[in-house]
Amino acid sequence: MTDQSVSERKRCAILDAARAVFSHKGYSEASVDDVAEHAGIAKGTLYLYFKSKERLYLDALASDLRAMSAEAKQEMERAGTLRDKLRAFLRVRLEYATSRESFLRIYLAEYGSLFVKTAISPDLIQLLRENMRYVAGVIAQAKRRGEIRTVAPYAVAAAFFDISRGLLERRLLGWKEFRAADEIEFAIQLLFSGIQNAEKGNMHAKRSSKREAHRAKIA
Amino acid sequence: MTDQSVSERKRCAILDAARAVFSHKGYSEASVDDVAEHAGIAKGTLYLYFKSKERLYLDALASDLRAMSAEAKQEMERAGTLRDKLRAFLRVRLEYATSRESFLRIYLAEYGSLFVKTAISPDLIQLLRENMRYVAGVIAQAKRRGEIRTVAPYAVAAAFFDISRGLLERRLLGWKEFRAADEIEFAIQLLFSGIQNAEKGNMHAKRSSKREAHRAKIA
DNA sequence: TGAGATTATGACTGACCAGTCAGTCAGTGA
DNA sequence: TCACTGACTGACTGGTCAGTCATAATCTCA
Repeated sequence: MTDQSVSERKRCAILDAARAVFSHKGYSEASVDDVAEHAGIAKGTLYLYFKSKERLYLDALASDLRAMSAEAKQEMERAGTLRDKLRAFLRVRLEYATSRESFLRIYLAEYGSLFVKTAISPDLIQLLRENMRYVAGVIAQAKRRGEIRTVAPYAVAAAFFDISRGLLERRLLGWKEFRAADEIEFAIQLLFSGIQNAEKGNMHAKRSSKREAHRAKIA
Repeated sequence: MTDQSVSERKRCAILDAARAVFSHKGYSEASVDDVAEHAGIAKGTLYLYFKSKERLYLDALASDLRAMSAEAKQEMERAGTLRDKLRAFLRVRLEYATSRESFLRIYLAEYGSLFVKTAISPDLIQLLRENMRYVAGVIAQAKRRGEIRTVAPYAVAAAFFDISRGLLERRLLGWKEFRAADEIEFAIQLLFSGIQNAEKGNMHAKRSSKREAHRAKIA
């Protein structure tokens, strides 16, 4: 094995340690000493591989995030229908919740901190936007094929991302017994069919709905 | 005005300053000196009103969160149909995104940090669970009335929360021009009717969907 | 084997910050 | 005018931690 791969391997080991520590304490509460100790090296050594704590953090996050996005995209391209594509997306992400739990915890926390930080990794936002655009594109295609009714692809993609993230969160919080396959099927079913009772119309509700919709408009 | 209300007013002023500062820097990056300076008082004075930085933070978060939850619940009770109740829920929350933006930023960040912290405010989790339970109850009622098709109320409530949070996030990030009323209507429409093209069935996709569903089951 | 190169170490420094407390001062009542 | 009160102040302390660097250990190859 070449020097390159030895040092690359060590780098990855440090990144793994970083993910483990950051996912337990969060960025601010975790110290570089913690990470070094967890990796079984001295702090000075860590600084041979990463120029700062922030860089270490961002690399730990970005490498897995890129891998997950790429895998989800690949699996979606392999699938035929929109249903299957979206199912594949959810499946890949939920698999990561098992195989790379630490990474996902950091990812979810970082997502939240988007709202209270001015300087967040531009890469991260960029990647999120790209993912969103890709899914929106997939939805737009399905719409053109007549597979789904006419809806705004970008808005649907956004809602789908929201639900997807919710699944990950509930999986990680363990709020209840979590059967991944069932959750995926339910989410897909909900997204495609909604909750409305198709047999019994809700005509009697038309009036008050209009009123509430108007209130929403004023807001 | 009584002494009580003077000191209560000052307390509120400090909480406002705390929300402003925490929403810009996050909990860890913000210092108590920042908050005191923003409130126009000395640090020592702040400690007359709050026993610690953490207490200040949690109070700043909890008071608004309780108010928002209560208002949403009240508006939902006022509404008649499930559609109107859910609309009201989204409307109240989006109004908060305008009137109490700082609070919402902190709330979203805190939500994210659930995944990397062991010790989070038990109050917060409790409140989130209660909200979820309430909405799930509302959905269960609608199901009993035959207003919606048979579906798992808790899972629907979870998905609805996810979408609701997504709306808030997109509103705060300003990723695009955001017309609250339109976004609300779209979300409701999506939740009730889904995206499936009711006219053209998707029978041709049945086979491969089964296969992907199976793959998801294995995961 | 040994000299030079590479990798690793951990004590140290300077900056930061939560929380304290001795002292200040505005207001009040006599 | 003066004594008293308690809200308020901000310098200070003890502790933490990111990042550095002089030194040591290990490796490589002639």
